[in-house]
Amino acid sequence: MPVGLNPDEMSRLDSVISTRKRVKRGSALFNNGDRFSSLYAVRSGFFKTRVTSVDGRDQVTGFQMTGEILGMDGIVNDHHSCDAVALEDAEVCVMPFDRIESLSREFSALQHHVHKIMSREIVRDHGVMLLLGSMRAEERLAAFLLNLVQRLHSRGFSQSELVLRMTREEIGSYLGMKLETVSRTFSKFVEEGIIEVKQRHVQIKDTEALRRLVNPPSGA
Amino acid sequence: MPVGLNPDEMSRLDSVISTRKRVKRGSALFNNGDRFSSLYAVRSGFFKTRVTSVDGRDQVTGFQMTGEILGMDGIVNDHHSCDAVALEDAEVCVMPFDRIESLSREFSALQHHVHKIMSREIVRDHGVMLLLGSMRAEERLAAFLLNLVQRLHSRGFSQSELVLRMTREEIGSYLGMKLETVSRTFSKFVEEGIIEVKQRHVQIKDTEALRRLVNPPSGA
DNA sequence: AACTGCCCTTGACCTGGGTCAAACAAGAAT
DNA sequence: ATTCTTGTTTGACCCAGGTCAAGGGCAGTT
Repeated sequence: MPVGLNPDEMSRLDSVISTRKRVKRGSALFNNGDRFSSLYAVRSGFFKTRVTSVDGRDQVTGFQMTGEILGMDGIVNDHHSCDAVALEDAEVCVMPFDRIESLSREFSALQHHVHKIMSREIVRDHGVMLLLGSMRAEERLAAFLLNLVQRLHSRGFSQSELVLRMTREEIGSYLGMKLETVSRTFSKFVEEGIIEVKQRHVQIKDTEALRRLVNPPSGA
Repeated sequence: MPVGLNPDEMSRLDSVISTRKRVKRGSALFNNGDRFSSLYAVRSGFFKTRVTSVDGRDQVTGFQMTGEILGMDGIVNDHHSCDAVALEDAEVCVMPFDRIESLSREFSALQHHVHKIMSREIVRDHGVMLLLGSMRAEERLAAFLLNLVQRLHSRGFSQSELVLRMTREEIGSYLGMKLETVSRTFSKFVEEGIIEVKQRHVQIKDTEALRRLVNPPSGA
């Protein structure tokens, strides 16, 4: 949490977010319908969030890694409206929301930080809508890979290598395509020499090619 | 703004949101890249918001009517990341965001209200992702009509009649389909006696049929 | 080593919705 | 009235990606 707080403010913030929670691979941090009480900051591990329609279809709405915030969906109705499931053993900071609110009434830097985090989520969601509404399968997968590797890189990992923590089906759900199409599209990228895939290990050989796929150079 | 404020708090809030702005049909309240300074509450009229990819494709991310809030995308980077365009002559309340922040440091009810509004937008966006990622054309359009008519109804309009303020193309952009498909799907609904369409005037004859389309009763 | 379960890949086929094109309707401007 | 412009409908055709099905690879268990 890179906020501009002085040491005293910092320590008071620390006391709010002191409790931790471990979540085992495959289990949920919270589920749709659970009472909302806290936001969660991912300390380690990897999550997916997922919404489910009345008739049981579900849609992965995001993948969250270290430093990202979960739970903002719960504020509006005092209940969560999605599931947050750990894709590998994970640990989160529990941040009771009423304490966040009272503290951000005192520290405007924290207040603004909270607003930014929520705004960032809104902007991210709009980007996903653009992806789902107007891109084709190859473009979606290329955008997905670039996004993942960029977020990993900013956390000190490689720019060109990544290990997928999710299945083809989960990728497909996020990108609005079937797992077979995800698999085929991976294979196509491999044939074209853009990436190498060995199970969930992906090596990006030609980042520029991926970028061109996402943003066709001229018309097309 | 239905917040639990006392009269004094109410009048101070009023002073923050006293300035109004008129936006003519077809022109933008703000554009992608514009400096962010305020949120806007729609007082009258109808807006669409739209994001644009680097290569010029765009995606309608929402339609906003009276009482709804625009501009939250701008908080995170101090610049707007989408366009907000009036679909008919409109008027908005300008709410300078720094004043909202300082006032919500004083009034926790206002603070919580702001958080709810942003959370609601996040939840709405997740619903759109579900729609774009997992529904078919008929289901999308049915869900769209039900959503619109429900929002209009809660503002005192009919439950069964509505006037579309947007073109088929804009509906298509929002729903991730082409305008021809929107048109064909409308025609199909008409043939099936579910709605009547005359230009942009839509009369819903069988709400239940629309509901069944969105939530297939059993497996299908 | 054999078994089990899950995930992934690939092939063959099919279809929903995209594309292209033509005609039409309704305002708005002259 | 007539012409322009913008939006809408409908038809004919096609293809990206869905569906169904078969087989293969790993990891964990016994």
